Amino acid sequence: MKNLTRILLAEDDINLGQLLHTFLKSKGFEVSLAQNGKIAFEKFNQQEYDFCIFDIMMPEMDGFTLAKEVREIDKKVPILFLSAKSMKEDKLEGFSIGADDYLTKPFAMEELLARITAILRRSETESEESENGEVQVGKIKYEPEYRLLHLKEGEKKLTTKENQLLQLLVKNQNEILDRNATLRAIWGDDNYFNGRSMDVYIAKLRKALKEDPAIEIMNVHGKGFKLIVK
Amino acid sequence: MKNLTRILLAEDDINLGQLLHTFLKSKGFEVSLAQNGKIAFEKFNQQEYDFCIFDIMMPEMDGFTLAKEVREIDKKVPILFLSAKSMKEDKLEGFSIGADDYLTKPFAMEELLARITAILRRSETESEESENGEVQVGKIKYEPEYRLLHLKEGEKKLTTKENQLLQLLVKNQNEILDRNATLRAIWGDDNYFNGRSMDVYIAKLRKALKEDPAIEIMNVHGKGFKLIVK
DNA sequence: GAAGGCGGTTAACGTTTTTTAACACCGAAA
DNA sequence: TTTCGGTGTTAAAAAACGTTAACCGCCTTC
Repeated sequence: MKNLTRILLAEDDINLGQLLHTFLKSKGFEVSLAQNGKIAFEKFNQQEYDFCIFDIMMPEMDGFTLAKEVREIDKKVPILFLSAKSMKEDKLEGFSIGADDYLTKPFAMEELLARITAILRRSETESEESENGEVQVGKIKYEPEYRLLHLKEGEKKLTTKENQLLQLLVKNQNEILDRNATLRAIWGDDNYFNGRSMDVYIAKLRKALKEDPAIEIMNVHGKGFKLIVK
Repeated sequence: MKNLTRILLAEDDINLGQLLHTFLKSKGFEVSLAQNGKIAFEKFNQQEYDFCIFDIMMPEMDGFTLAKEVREIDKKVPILFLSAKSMKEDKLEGFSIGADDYLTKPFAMEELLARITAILRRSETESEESENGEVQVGKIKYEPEYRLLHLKEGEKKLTTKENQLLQLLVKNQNEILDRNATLRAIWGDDNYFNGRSMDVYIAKLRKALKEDPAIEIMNVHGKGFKLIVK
């Protein structure tokens, strides 16, 4: 059992960012610090996180937009917002996006910690917890962590992009994975060429998974792809 | 035998949405969570659901409007409303639309579960079947899940649109499938061109189903289409 | 520092799915 | 009974997707 909680912290203020970073690290969390929303979103798509802390006002991409993008590809990960002023409208917008909590600067470190642990405790007991590390896709064992597919003929190592795409497909099994949202999540931009690139990866994944005929990556014309296991 | 009950949950409050999602999943249901009525309606038209839970107050499209749209194309699927306050008028409106039950926030998880199972038990004995996953249309076996038609000459894979349309026709067997409601459900807009497009698909489905002469897709002038099996 | 491997993108070509056009016909209403 | 919107059907056009291979930049290795 892996007991490390990974936090993605998006904060443009260097001082506060460093402070939070060291504080949370001292409390046993693994923390990634991003200077703005754009970098944070890239980091988010690089690996799994158990918790997100987003400042609202940031250059490049603000916290709300960031949260929206994150929510498009992960409906579960807890998000806590940090705001400079206590704006009621902001608060509402935050929660409608799917924020789990909200803190107004300045705040006490201990209060932040209390809220994080409260939310984590709740979401852990809620979901019985993912048992992340390996997933079963039909007859094939898949370890997203190690980008590894266990096939009959041996292990197959996936590339970064193959892995990101398969992870999203698996996470949304039996549901349509929206084409444009996926492109923004993995490629950062949903233009035509990235779309074609994604199609190439779909083809690669189909080939990699063809060992089990019960697995199908189905296209839903104009919408996206859907991983189904019969 | 697949015994999975699929629930469509439309709830804009992420906290409550997640809570319900995980709770219901832990009780053995498959749950799709939609952030608002519009997304929920799209999901509803993407696949079969056995049960609907709609929050009333939502952005984009409220629960009542959603229920009305759903009822236009599916008169049977159970709908349960969630409401923030106990408004008597709402209650009435809800039931007039065809709600099966009604819960006022806050409510206990167990109560929700009890009501769901009660309604499902009732509607199952009513309709004798469901046994979802495959449907018999005349002599032809149809698997909406996999967009598959089992014909004498082999399997025929339906396209996304063919499948959506056939699903609606089957769901409303021997009833008139309203032209404009269908267009809104599948195409999102009931303009002239989409109407012509739909006519093309009707022609395709007629051709696909002509193997069994007992099956007929009949036009009801100015109203819509009706699938009849003699 | 040339050669090769690797991950990823772009190009090219083929196929499928969907929309639009075109023309014929039908049916309800004036 | 004429008229006009609604429908039936097929074909052509357009858009989306499937797949393979060439290509490109980067890193490693010798």
